[in-house]
Amino acid sequence: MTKETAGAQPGRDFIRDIIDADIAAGRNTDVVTRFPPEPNGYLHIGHAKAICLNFGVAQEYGGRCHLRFDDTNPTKEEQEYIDSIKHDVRWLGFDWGPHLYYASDYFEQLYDWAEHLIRAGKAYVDDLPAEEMRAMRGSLTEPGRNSPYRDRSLDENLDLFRRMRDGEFPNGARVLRAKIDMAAGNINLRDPVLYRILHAEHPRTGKKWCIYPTYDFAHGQSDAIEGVTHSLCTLEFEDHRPLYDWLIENLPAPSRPRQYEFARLNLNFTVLSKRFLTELVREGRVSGWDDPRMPTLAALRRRGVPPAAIRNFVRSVGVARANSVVDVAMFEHAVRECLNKTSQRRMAVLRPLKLVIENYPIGVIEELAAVNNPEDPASGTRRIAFGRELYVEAEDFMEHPSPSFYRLSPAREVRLRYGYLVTCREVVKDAAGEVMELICTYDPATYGGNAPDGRKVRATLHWVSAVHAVPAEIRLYNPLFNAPDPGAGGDFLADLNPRSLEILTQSRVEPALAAAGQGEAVQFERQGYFCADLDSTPKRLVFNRTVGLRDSWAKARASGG
RNA sequence: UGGGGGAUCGUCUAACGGUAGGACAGCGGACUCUGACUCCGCCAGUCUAGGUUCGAAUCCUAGUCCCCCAGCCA
Repeated sequence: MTKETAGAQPGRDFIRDIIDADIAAGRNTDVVTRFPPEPNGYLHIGHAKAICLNFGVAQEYGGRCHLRFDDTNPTKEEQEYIDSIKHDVRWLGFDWGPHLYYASDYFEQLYDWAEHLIRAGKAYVDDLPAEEMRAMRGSLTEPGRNSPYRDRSLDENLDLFRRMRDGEFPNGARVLRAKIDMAAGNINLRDPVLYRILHAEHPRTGKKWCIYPTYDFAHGQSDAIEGVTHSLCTLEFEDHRPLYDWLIENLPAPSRPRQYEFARLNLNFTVLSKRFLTELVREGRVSGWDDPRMPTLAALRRRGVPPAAIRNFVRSVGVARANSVVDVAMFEHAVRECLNKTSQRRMAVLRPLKLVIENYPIGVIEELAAVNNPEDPASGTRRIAFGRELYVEAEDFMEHPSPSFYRLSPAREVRLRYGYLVTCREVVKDAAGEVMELICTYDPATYGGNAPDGRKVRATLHWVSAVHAVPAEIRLYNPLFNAPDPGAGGDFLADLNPRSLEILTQSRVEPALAAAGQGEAVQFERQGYFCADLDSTPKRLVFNRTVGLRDSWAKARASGG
């Protein structure tokens, strides 16, 4: 495990306080948690919070955390999602060991418990069509009314429920409902549906079932079966807790789990709702679930975000019960912090401008030593080729520099990193007045970048040798949305940032980068952190910008400095 | 005149009746062969009004504002 985010001490939050108290009071001897995704989409950074919390807590208390798929709705769930979720949880750095479960593992037991409730007079089969059931549920301010089917005999209920299972009825014809209280202030207690008829093939149980338990009937019971002690979920399930408890208390549950709710993670300039993410994918607004602009774990991985950065970020955000929106800057900070320590430095010129050193001998190539990672001396140095013709970053030159611009400009001397001090002598332009090339001279006495007379230059530029550099495509990502709360205006697609992806095709990179492994993070000096994309091949290099370096110059420039 | 939650610097989060602290962001400076990193400094907060108390973010009372719930979704 990498070093923790500064200032973010591992886990002190109300959840851990509760567990401490439970242990101190002897209510629990061990801690069992679970991460219970529904396999109907890809995991995203918000899930990372739940994953880190559940697995983290289990780890800290020497307990265990189960991965359990909440696969109770076959009309929405797919094997593809099951596979991706397992992959992503593992990638994030967590291990469920042998504890991989599915709510569908418990369908038979759940069915038996449903009959148990019927026999106890606490559940009944209702023939009301969905619309009528809704109408009779009442409203937020008015109580509901009892269904005319509420007082069927036990035998009739049992018979009907069995025939539901046997497939005698079409979808929606009947449901099994808990008999609780149609006048309850908490709408979840107004005879909630426990089972519905769904003639659909399930990714795991195939065609065995045509009735499926609802979330409420499956979740808490699955927890009890698995011996989960602390069932952690998000705030919107708070209202379900009385039902969760009611079911456990009215069933011969093998253990007594407790549900606790925490606030889900929200990020500004980001959407995390499954519906919105699915829509982005289905409508082709992004290239897929792993489009590097997406907040999914698959996308972050492709973009080059290390799992440790996500873990540190989640830790730094904390766990509380108040709704909140975290600034994405905090996430980017965690990414930079992690990458700064671990990534090798390379030179890459995103928008090349040719620089010719007129007094440098033609045909001569020098090998210069470049530090791989100043944060990690053990990473050593590499050799880079220097010659008469180079490329520098176009934005590192200004013909008429503003006062705060201290990079290259006519007659000004700067350092080429690890190379020499060069002075711009002439600006070559095309007919349209575009700067095409810079003619410079170098000071041979400044080999390696140091002047023997001790004179200083303000700027150090990155560069590549024109004959050695290899072409690459570079993809620059900007926020997918340009509104802090996408969709607040009614249509989240209207808030899409048209410049969320910028593709640079003329870039030239240091030859060593041709060997960069996919997903391996590198820092392009003075630019940011990058990694080879999935699309990258030895013949056609493609790099993603994971995140840019902090850039006080860009900031000053933007504010008119 | 339903039920359930929540309000602490711009943002996220600590405090468990005893100096309101940290992180991010912002601003300023030092350092620098990355306008990066690092370091230093500054800015900035207890929703309101009462009450209890030697002492209140914390306890009490009354308000205000925000979030969630009327799927046979999870």
